[in-house]
This record gives sequence, structure tokens and C-alpha cells, in this order.
Amino acid sequence: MSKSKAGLLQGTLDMLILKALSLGALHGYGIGQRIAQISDDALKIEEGSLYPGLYRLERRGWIESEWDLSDNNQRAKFYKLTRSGRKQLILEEENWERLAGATMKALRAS
Amino acid sequence: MSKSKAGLLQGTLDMLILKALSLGALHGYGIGQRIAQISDDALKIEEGSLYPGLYRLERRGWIESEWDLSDNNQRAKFYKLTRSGRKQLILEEENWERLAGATMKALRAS
DNA sequence: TTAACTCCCTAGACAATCTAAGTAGTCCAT
DNA sequence: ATGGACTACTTAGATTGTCTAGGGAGTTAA
Repeated sequence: MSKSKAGLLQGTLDMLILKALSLGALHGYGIGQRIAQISDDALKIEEGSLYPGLYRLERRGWIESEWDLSDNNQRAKFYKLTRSGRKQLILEEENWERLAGATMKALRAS
Repeated sequence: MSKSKAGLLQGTLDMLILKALSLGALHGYGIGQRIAQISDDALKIEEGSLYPGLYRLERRGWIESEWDLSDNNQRAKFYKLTRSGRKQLILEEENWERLAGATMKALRAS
């Protein structure tokens, strides 16, 4: 289709980032890896999507960041969920499941 | 979320239109109704999304149109799938299921 | 020393969907 | 016969999400 190269369904990035962080604080680069990992390498996020996504979520108060050192002794910005981010994740999951379920139902109609 | 009002998951409109038409030729207005119907009223497509979507699909050769009269004796543009539209529907369904499946898997990770 | 990998940043393009507006015909109830 | 709900199509413009494509700099291992 027009978006044959898309590595993600549109509108799911924020939710996936929140989900990744719900499993523990991480730096940006690691979030991309974790999302790949928990999706069996099916979902790949480009850095040009990931970092702007992180700024967006932080601006909205759903995640917070702090500079620290990574495992490799490199500077890295670690993100963690805020309380409102946890709530947001739940909302997004519910909404996603509702719409994805309806879409699947539609695809099965005959 | 930012898209709390969204009636659709982004990127699914083309597929849903093709799916609706795979069940039989229809005019634009009816396509919106059929999509609502086969999704148990969970998916609502605004006309400002639907009609531009139809022009897009026609431009790409996946659907064809013809003016005719509706049940109510009103002029209406009837659309039907082309052969390449049928192929496209299959591709989009496969891609959607792959990505939606991966997303669901990610959401269930712990 | 060079390649592969870790880590971050940003500008600009593109595409999808929505809001909001308009036109016009039909049907039905009052 | 009037007004309102519904059918049916069209289009402009805004918003937003994700991507492409570049940049920089540090680390590790061959």
C-alpha cells in the first residue's frame, strides 16, 4: 500500500513507548530496542520518529527524563513514566483494543 | 490521547473501503454505512475522510466508479473493486494483521 | 584503523484523517 | 406547504504522525 514501508501502525508509537517504559526506565535508544524485542522484531521505530515522540510525551507530562550513564558508560537520557503517563497508557490501550477489535471484526465480515 | 476523537486507526481507511466493496458494489455514502455496520458501529468515517479516500483509491486503480441512481432515486456514484483492488485488499489485510498482531504482542509483554 | 554499534538531535517531506463548510434532492410529519 | 431529518457528493485547510536523511560523538572489537 501507500505505506508499505511503515514499520508501525500510525498512532501506536506513543502507546508503545509508554508500554516499553512501563516495564522499567530506559534511555531513548533502549526504548527502540525494547519495542523491537517485545514485538518479536516486527516493530521497528526509526530514530527520527522515536526522539520526537519522546519530546512530545515529555511535553505532555507523561514521561520524565534525566541524564545519566548507560551500561556502556555513555551519557544517555533516561526516561520514566509519570503517574499521568500510567493512566494515559491504560487509556490508549483501551482505545486501541476497541478500534483494533472493531477493525478485525470488519475484516471478517462476509 | 491526542487522537481521542479518532473514529479509526490511522492507515486502515483504504483497507476498510476495499473490504466494504469486496462485499458488493456501493455508492460512497453507503460505504460509510457498511463500514459502520460490519464493525458494530464502532468505526465511523467522516465524509471529509471518506470521499477523498475514494478518489485516492480510484486514482490508484483499485476501484472504479459510475454514476447511477440510488434506492431513493437520487444520483449517486457507485464504486466497485477492480482486479488490482482485490489484490491490494489482500496485501493490506496481511500487512495489517502482521502489524496489529505484533502490537498486541508488545502490549501483553511483561 | 576501521567498522559496527551505542546514543542523541533536527529539518523537512509526506500522507492520512479530520473539521467545517457548501450544494442539492427526497421523505415524512405537522 | 413547511421544516427537519436524511441521503449524497464535494472541497479547502488544519493537524498530526511518522519517515527520510542528514548531522555529531563516544565505545568496542577485529
